[in-house]
Amino acid sequence: MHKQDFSSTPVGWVVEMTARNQSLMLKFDLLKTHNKARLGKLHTKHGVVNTPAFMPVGTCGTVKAMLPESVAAAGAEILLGNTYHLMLRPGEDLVAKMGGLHKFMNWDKPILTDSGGFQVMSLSGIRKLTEEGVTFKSHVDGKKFFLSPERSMEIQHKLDSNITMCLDECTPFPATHKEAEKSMQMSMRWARRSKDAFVDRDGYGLFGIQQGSVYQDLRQISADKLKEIGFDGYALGGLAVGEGQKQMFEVLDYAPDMLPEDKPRYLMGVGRPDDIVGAVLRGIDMFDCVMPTRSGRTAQAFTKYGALNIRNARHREDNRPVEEGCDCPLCKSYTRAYIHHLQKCNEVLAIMLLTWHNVAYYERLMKGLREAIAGDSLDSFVAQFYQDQKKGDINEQN
RNA sequence: GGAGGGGUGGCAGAGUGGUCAAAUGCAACGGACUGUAAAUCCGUCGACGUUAGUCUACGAAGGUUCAAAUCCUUCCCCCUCCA
Repeated sequence: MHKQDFSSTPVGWVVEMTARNQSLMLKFDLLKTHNKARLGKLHTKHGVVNTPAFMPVGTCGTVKAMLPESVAAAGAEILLGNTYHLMLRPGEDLVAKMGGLHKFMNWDKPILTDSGGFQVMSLSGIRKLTEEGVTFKSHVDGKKFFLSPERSMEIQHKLDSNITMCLDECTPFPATHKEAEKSMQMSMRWARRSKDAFVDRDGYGLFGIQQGSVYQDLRQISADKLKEIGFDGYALGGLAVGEGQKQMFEVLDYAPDMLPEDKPRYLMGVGRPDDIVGAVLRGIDMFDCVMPTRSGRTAQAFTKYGALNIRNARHREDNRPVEEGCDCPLCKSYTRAYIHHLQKCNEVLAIMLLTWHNVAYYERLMKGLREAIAGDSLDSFVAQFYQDQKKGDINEQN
């Protein structure tokens, strides 16, 4: 039902690596590789996602401060929703009643939902963890909510999520080898239960999540277990939780290689632009992060020449756009001086425009990476990226 | 003309003898943000000095006191009510 059109890709000699003799329902075409970097296409019921892909985060059924139309216009082909938050409000049954999350929020492209696994870590103060699952004391009204792998699958199914994530425990950092192993092993048991409870549908899929903190042997055990169960895609979890880029890259130097080559690899929660570039070079296909949207609300603008704190006094009389050549509404029509002014006045428009710009920046970066892989120019693209990012300070001096 | 209230750091506003270079909020300046409890959080915010510390400061000028933003005297200015 999702016919591949290889003739439209920039490369005519596409390598088709997708295993066809399987029952899984989410199709991934690995089109090309350059060293470890990969170019691909992920086919879902709601459309195609070109990888490497960045997914804006829309936790509560909205990418904060953006219309779904704008998210699409900024170049996003898929976005995130969140099981925990939508379970609390408005509840998965209501979303289902309203026709599913796509219809409810007016986004007809693919949606990936996180399972609540991140909240197991981020809301550790208001939850209780057992082998059976996790009980949250709602941060909204204190009501108790129980989330098990089975419940998480049920909720994500009712939300009509294209990509369901296994319920896991995002292992906090730092963790001792013993702690990381215990946590990872439970996540693997939960992965088994998630798979058993997941309902297969055409154009929908389930991703497993590798854990193991920064320990190579644990990452291997986790990967082996996930492969044994079998998933439509494989995520790397428990990274970008405080270990720093150097240590994260050390893990990424080996962890993606432990996962099946013909399935998408998703690095959860990452990251800054340079994190993403480094991870693509290490074989990651999918990313999500609150960075562009949250930063849009906290006055940080990402640009080719590095990040700008738009609140800084030096922008007060700067009549240049935030980023020369960017075609987002902020850069097309407004100056740094104006967005600085809006930000200083706490105007919502500052948040809207900066968020849009940041999402557009991220999506442009991903497009650049995809085109560079397709056009055999990834090395020079990446070299230029780092050179431009470093140039930031000089660019700011005029 | 009569009665009363008040002048504190960029602003608002605590403080009424030593623990005050002066609470708190705002503004200003800078930083952080990674599967979103975030339009959030953190730091700095009289001057000089890295620190110890020194100096200048609560309308102005005098005074009382070991010690004054705080008490007294005079002056200047603002506000409210009554005529």
